[in-house]
Amino acid sequence: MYQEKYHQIERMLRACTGEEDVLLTTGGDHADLASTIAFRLAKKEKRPPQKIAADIAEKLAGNPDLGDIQVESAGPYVNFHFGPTLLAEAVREAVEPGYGSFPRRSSRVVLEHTSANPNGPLHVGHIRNTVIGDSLARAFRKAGYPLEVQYYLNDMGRQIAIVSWGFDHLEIPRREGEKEDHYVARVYIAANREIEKNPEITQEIDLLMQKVERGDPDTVKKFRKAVSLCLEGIRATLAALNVSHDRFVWESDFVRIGDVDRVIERVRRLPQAVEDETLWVDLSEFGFEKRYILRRSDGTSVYSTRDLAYHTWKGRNYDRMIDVLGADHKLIGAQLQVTLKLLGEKPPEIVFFEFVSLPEGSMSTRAGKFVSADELIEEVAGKAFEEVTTRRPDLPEEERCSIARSVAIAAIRYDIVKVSPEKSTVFDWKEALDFERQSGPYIQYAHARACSILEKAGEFEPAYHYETGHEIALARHLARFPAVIEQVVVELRPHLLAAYARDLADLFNAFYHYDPVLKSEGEIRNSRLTLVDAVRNTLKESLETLGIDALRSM
RNA sequence: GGGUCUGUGGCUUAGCCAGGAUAGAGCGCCGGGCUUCUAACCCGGAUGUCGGGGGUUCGAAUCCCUCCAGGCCCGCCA
Repeated sequence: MYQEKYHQIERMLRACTGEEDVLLTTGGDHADLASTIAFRLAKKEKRPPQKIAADIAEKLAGNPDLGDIQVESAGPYVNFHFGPTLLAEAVREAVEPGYGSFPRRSSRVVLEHTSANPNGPLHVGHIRNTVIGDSLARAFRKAGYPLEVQYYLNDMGRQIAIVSWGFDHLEIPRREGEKEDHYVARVYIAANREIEKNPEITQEIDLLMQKVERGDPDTVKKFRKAVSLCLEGIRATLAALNVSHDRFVWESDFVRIGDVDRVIERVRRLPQAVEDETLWVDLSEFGFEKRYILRRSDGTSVYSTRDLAYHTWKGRNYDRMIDVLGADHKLIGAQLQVTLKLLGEKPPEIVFFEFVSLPEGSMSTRAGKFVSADELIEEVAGKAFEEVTTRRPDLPEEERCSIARSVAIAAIRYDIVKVSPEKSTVFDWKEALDFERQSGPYIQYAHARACSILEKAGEFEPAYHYETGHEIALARHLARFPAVIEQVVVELRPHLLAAYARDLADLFNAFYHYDPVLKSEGEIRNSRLTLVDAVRNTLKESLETLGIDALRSM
């Protein structure tokens, strides 16, 4: 309804003003939609914008196509208000299961996220990638796109060689109950310490990398074993965060099937290619001073080479490629995009996010300086369990535990997704453990509250009559939900949905405190119950799109 | 040094790309509200040179220039 009306008003304003861009935006507190076109016309027509706005409003008001939309000028602004019929329509739409979902679209999208090196557990920096990526993935599915989510598994990098070397040369037994990825990290950290002590080990590592590149069966097997072990742990963490990937793409496969050789051959034929002892691409004409090296002097490929092969493959199999990458990949990502274009291949769209650091400095798997995602989940779930136990001692322990788990994931995911990706952040335990107002649990609570009212109400006859300020504000906000989903996938900014859901919970809480539902009667009661149901459904759809469980009770 | 992102009340943050209606929130602080649909809640109050300076514009947190501060990148690592 909202988007339809937006476009309708846009067309009417175009016809009325003759302008292409009619500056139509959400009107905030003032209106459902508002235009500032009068300012622009004031310059052209040399008339005060107030007069122009008044003229436009008057002209449009006479148009029967406007239907239930009231138009008025407020100073230089042209404001549009949805009338009762449209608000009723918005609520009617919002109670439908799957509200905000779009019809199936044809373009196939591949989204890559997380793709952390399998040399240790995911830490609080990695999961910023995970949460942004998974929220985007869910928004894309909701927006109707056929989507495949991939994890690109760096299974032949230096880090993995170090892990493999560690397993072969250091006697480090796995501890009782130790998670696979944490065990691998211990081996990796220990191996790095050995290398620091004996720098000549580096040559052994180089040899391992050459062997794996040639496809030496024994070395390949050892690498795979180490990677698979670590991946088991990583997947468990992802699952705990409500995240799943459709496909794990092994980097070494591109070497094995010859794609890396093929892409090297194509790069060599580029006018920008330079071959000395290495092969590199000169991208200085595009503003990159840095050499884009694709083959080492010992003949082995580098990460960038395999990445080029990977994206060539993706580009040919999907209509759109989206990568979620840390800001440290900005340079290499831009070089990848340019080189793919030179090769006549499709470049990926890249969503960058800035770094998460610890109060004491940046994180490092190698130095063992990180807060793992598992540790974070455990701590937050523990706090949530205490909280649930205080509030709901009536519930059996098993249920309290399951609620605590959901609440913990909500707190963690929401905390991450609510912040714009371009902001670098410092991990803060106090904030992570906060379940108050700008948090995931706060939104879950509003949902549970709506469920509780509906449960107590039992059967009712839907009605759509709204009069109070709280009712109207809620209905207006509900109407915007599909437009928010659309905006998230167009701008690739999932935090917009986080803000939307929080605003909806805010409005619902205010409504809850002022407008009694169960104690009202007749049509008012039915209308309010219908509104509560619409809020419940829209909160549920919002939360699920954010990968957060919509709890019915908490 | 070059590139890039960020700088908004004590702290965290929205708004910035597509300039317009009194710069929204949360935490913390002060005060009020549970015999009333779950108080993980609600209401009121104090707190802001939107990093500094210049410019463009009828109008700048938003665009441009410049300076300052911080993160990240500038490997034959990934």
